[in-house]
Amino acid sequence: MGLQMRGRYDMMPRAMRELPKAYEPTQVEEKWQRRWQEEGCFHADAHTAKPTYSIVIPPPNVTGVLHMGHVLNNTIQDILARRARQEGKEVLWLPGTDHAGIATQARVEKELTKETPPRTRFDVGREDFVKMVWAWKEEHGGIIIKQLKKLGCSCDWERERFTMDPGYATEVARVFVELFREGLIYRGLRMVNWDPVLLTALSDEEVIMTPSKSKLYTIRYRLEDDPNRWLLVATTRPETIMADVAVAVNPKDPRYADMLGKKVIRPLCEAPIPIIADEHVEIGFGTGALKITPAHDRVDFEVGVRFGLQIIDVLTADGHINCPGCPELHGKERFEARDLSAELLRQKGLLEKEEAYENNVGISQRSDVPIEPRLSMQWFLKYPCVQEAKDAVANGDIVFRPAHWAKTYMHWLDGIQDWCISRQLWWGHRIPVWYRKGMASELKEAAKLDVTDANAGRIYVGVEPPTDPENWVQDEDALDTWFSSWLWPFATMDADCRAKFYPTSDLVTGPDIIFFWVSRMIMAGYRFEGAKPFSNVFFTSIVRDLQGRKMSKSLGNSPDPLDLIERYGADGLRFGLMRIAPTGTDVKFDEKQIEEGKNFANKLYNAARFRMMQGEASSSPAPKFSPVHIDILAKLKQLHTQLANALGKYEFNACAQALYSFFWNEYCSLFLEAVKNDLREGADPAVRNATLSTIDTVLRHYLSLLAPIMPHITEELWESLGYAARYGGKPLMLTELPDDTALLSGLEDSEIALACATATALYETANRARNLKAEYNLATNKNVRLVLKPAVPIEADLAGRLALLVGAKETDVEQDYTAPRGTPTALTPLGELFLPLEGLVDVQAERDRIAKELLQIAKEIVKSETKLSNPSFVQRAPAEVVQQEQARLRDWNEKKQHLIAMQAALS
RNA sequence: GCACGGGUAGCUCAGUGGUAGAGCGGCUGUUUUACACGCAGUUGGUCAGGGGUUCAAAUCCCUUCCCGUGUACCA
Repeated sequence: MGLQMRGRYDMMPRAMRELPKAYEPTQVEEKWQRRWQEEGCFHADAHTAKPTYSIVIPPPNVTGVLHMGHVLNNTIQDILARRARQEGKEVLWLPGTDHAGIATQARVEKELTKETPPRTRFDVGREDFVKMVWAWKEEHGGIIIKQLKKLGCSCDWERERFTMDPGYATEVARVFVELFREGLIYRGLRMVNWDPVLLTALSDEEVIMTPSKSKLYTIRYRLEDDPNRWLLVATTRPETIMADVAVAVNPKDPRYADMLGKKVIRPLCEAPIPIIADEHVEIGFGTGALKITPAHDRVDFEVGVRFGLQIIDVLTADGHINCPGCPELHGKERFEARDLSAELLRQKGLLEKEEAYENNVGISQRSDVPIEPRLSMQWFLKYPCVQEAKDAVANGDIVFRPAHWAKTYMHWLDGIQDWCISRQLWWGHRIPVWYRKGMASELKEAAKLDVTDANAGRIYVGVEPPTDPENWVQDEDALDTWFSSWLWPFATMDADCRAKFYPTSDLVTGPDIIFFWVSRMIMAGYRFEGAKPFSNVFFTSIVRDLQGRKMSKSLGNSPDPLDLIERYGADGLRFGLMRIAPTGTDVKFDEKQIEEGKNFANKLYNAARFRMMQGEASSSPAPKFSPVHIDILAKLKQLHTQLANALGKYEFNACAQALYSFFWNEYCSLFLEAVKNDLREGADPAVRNATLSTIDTVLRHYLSLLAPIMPHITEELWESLGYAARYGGKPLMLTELPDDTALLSGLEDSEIALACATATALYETANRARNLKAEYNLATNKNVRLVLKPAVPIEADLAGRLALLVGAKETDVEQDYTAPRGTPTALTPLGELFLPLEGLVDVQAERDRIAKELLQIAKEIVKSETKLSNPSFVQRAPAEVVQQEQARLRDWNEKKQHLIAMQAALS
C-alpha cells in the first residue's frame, strides 16, 4: 500500500487478507465511543463565535432503563446534533435525568417491603428515607445514561444534569417564590384526583379515563312523609350512599315536580335528605334522579356548593369506608364495600335492579388503580403566559412537526385548568413554604392561603429557609415532578450557556407528553426567560409491536435495545429504526428491519474493504473518465441535495432510504460491478486512476453523509481508508461536510447529461441481457458471448463493461451481424443484442418468449391508443402530457415491429 | 360524542392529479477474488367499500366500514 501515513489518526498497514469478511461492530463501537469522549468531541464551547445549535434531552426517569422509544428519540437527536456539527455549528446536546418523584420513591419503598420485617417509609422517617433514595439514585440511577452512551449519543456528558441538582433545586424554588408573590400559586381546599394507593394528589393529566365494566344499581329512596312513595336513584357507587346529602332531579322533569322540597330517607345510615332541582341532571339518564355526594364526586361537589349542602366524607385516604354509623361497612375496602352495600340494600328490599354497565373510570397513571375524587388541601398554579404560548405556535414562532399536533396543543390550552402542583411525597422538591409555629394547625384548616398570608407574617415563602428556623415549620408536601421538568430548557444552563444556547433549536419528544411537558415548557420559557424555549418540536412516532400494541413490560413485547445493540450493533439498530420510522404515524417495530441495518453496515464495510484491497491512485497518467464515473458522481451530488432536503423536513426515513439505495443499488450493484476490470492487472493505468479516484471521492463524501446515522462504522472506515489523514486530520465527526458543488466542476451540464444517459443505457442493456440469460436457464456465472448490433456509436470501453455486468466473456460489436435462426435477441437502448447459444438454440422457446412479450406490448398499445383517441384528453390535457403519451406509443409500436420481425425470422 | 392519524404486495412501509414502488418474505439459479449479512432473475396489488369532481384519482371532495390516538362526559 502506498498510503501516506502520518498524524495520530494513521492506520498501520495491514495485510488486507487479514481483514475479516464480516463487520464486527462491538469493539469498533466501544472504541469510538471512548475516543470521542477522550478527545472532547461532544463538548460544547459557550464562548465560540460559531453559529449555535442546541437540544436539551427529554430527561429520562432516573429509574428508567432504555426502551425502543428512547432509542428512536435519541437517535433522531443524535442525527440532528451530528449533522449540525458537520455544518460547522457549535453544538450543545444537553443530557440529564429526571428525579421522577413517584416512580423513584415507589422503587425504594418496594425495597423496604422486601425487608424482614417489611417496613414502610413512615417506619423509616422522612429524613432517613430521603437519604435512602439518594443512595439508591447514586447506585442505580445512572443506568440509562450508560445505555445512551452505548447507542452512541453525542451528548455533552460534562454538562449532565439532574432535576434535583443543587443549582436546579434553587431554580425550582425561585420560580415557586416568584409565582407565589405574583399570586399565581395559592393553596386551597379543592376536589382533586386522589390516589388511594400512593396516598397523594395527582394532576388531571396523570389520570387516564378508561372504559370499565361496572354495574349500575337502581336504588329505592323512600319519601320521608309517605312510606309508600319511592324515588328511584341510579348509581354506580352504592358504597357512598352514607355520604349522600341530597337527591337532585331536573327542574323540568314533570315526574318529580311534586316531590321538590320534600325529603327522602337515605337508605344506608338513614337520615332525611332533601330533593333538590338542578339543571345538571339529565332527564333521560337512568331514573332522572341523581344522588348528591359532594365529598366523593366532582360534579356533586359543585352542586353541594351551589346549594350550601353539608359535606360528608365516608372514605379514608387509602380507600376504606369510614362510617361508624354503618357498622356493616365501616372499615371495609371500597370495592368490597360496594358489593356489600348492594347486598345490604337487597336485604332491605331497596335494590330495585342491578345491571351491567360500561362507564369511564379515572385510573391513576402511576399506580393503575381507580382514583378517588377527594376534597383536599393542595397547592395550585394558575398558568402564566398562556396567551404567549398559544400565539407562539399559532404564528409559527414555534413549529410543531407533524403540524397536526398543534391542534391538540391548542385544545388543551383553551380548556386549561389550574395545575395541582403539590404531592404528598417525600422524594422531590419540598414546597418552599414555612408556617409560623403555633399557628400551624390553624393554617392547616385555612380555606385558602396566598400572598396576603405571607404579608401578614403567618407564612414564609422563600428560596432560602427562614433565618429563624426554630419559629417555623415547613410544608410537608413535595412538588409535582413536572414542576421541575418544565424549567428544563434553561434551569440546566448557567449564565454563559444560556447566553449562547438559549433558546434551543429543536426539541425531540413523544406526543404523549404535549400537556405534561411541552406546553408547560413553552409557558415557563416565556415567563422566566422572556423567550420561547425552542424553535421546533419534532414529535416522534410511538413504537409498537407487530400487532400494533404499545410496547410494555407487562406484555413482554418490548425488545431490549441493549440486546439488539449486541446482536446488530448500535449503528445497525439506529439505521434500521430510522429506515422504518415514519413521520406522523406510529411505527411498528420489526426486528427484521434492524437486521437489515446490520446487513447494510456489513455491505458498507465490505465495499470499503474492496477499496483497501486496491492500491493507491497515482497522478499520472491523467485519469481517463468514462460515463459510468461521471454518472455515479452525478448521483452522489444528487444524494447531497436529497439528504439536505429530507433533513430539512425532518424526514429521517427518507434520509435512510436515500442513503441505502444510493449505496447498495447505484454504487455497489451498478457502478462497482461495471468498473471492477479497471482494477485488474493489465488494465489501462489512466482508467485505473479514474476509477480509484472516483471510488475515493464517493466513499469520502458518502461516509460524511452517512455519519450522523451510523457514526461508528463511518468513523472507523474514515480512519482505516486513510481519509482521516488525507482530509483534515480530524475524526470524521468533527470534519465538515465536503462541498458537493465541487463535484464534476470541470464538466459542462450537457456532457454530464450525455454521460449519465449513456451509463443508464448501459445498465438497462445489461439488465436485458441478464433477463435473456435467466430465461434460457443459463447460470449467472455462465460465460456467454454477446453480440451487439449497435444503434449508437459504442466505445470499446462500454462494450467491455457490458460484458462484465452481464457475466459474459465478451461483447462483440458487429454492425452487420446476422444471427443464426432462433438466437435470443433483445432490443436495448444501445441496439439489438444477441445471445448466440451455439448448438443450444431452442427455436420453440424463443418463439414462446417473443409471443409472451408481444402480448404484453399489445396491452400497453391498446391502453395508450385508447387514451390518445379520446378527444377530451388530446384537447384538455397539457401538451406535454399528450406528447409524452405519443412518444410512448411510438416506442411500443417500434418494439412491436421489431418483435414481429424476429418472429418472422423464426418461422 | 367530538377531534386527529391511519387502511397501498404475505409482512414493514414510500408514493400530493399523468405508466402503482422499495426492502423483507416466497420461488429459481448461483460459492465469479469486497460482501451468502452476498450476487442475479422472478413471483406478489379491486391502492378498505361506495359515490362524486376531472381528459386523467392511490392522490382532491362526499359517505360508509375497520384500526389507532387524544379529549369530553350521564349518576
